[in-house]
Amino acid sequence: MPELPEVESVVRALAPHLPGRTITAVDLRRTDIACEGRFRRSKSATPVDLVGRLRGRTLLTVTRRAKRIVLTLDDGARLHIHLGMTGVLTYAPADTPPNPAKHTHLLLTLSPPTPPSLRISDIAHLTFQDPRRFGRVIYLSPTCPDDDDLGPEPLTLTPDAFHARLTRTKRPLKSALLDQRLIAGLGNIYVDESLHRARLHPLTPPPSLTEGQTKTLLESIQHTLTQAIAHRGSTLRDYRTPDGDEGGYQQHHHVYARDGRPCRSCDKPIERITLGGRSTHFCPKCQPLARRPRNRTPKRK
DNA sequence: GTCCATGTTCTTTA
DNA sequence: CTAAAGAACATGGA
Repeated sequence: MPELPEVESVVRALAPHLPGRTITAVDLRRTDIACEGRFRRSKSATPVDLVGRLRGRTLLTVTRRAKRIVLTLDDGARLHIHLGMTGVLTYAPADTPPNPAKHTHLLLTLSPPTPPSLRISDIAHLTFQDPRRFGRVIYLSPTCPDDDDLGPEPLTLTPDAFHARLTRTKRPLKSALLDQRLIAGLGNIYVDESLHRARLHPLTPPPSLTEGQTKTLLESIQHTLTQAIAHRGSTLRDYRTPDGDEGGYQQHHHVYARDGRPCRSCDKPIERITLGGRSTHFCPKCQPLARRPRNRTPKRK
């Protein structure tokens, strides 16, 4: 479930708790969710020694890059947590039993930064669970540069830069917006919602967009993401905040998973098509596919 | 049994 | 070479 708003919500929930905490125990139950340097798991590479790398380290910051939760450690290493489709990161004090759920692949035990004041109630567990196992825990060593095949953050991207990046691809607009190298953090839900707000058809050829249209689109993306963050993301099925709560933004969707139901703007039924292998929802009336003005010679009169 | 799912990467094809 | 389309990954719910 995790697109940018869900990941941002996780980060905001964890930020008050994690900085300054020391990892006292590491329980890596499935090594295939851990990798080093990049997202991919190479089958031949030696597995990352997450236990050795993490135990004893203190967490400095919790931030977000695209759809990744970024934990920085006191030795300069970073841990990127990507939730995939069904990943959940849960924070729980020790008095609630550590997550007995299936599919818990990593369990970190955290103690307070100052051992002299160690109280049992200060101990907490951070667990990563992910039934489908599309998620990853990526370890970046202190000397490893940030892997960056990732495009710019939508919330800080400028209209000019967005226009330049977007209009040089000929793929359908929706496919372009899902490309994390072009713009990082959008997924299937928020692309559909942003396109509806911008009143643009998912199949629009990006080169046909004017500067005004790309500016409107960027504003729609930023508005949609900001509102979704305010509601702590969308819970369709699996997504939970680190406290176990559901997000609330699914109540505000205009098109996603609303095919057949009336458009909130014009009452026409929302349509669903398949585009780039992904289900795609839009309003045929609010988001007409602007026919590129055909370049035909004026008829002689 | 079938189809579908909030994501990314790899392979194939043009 | 690039770009686009499709498959693969793994699990569970309707």
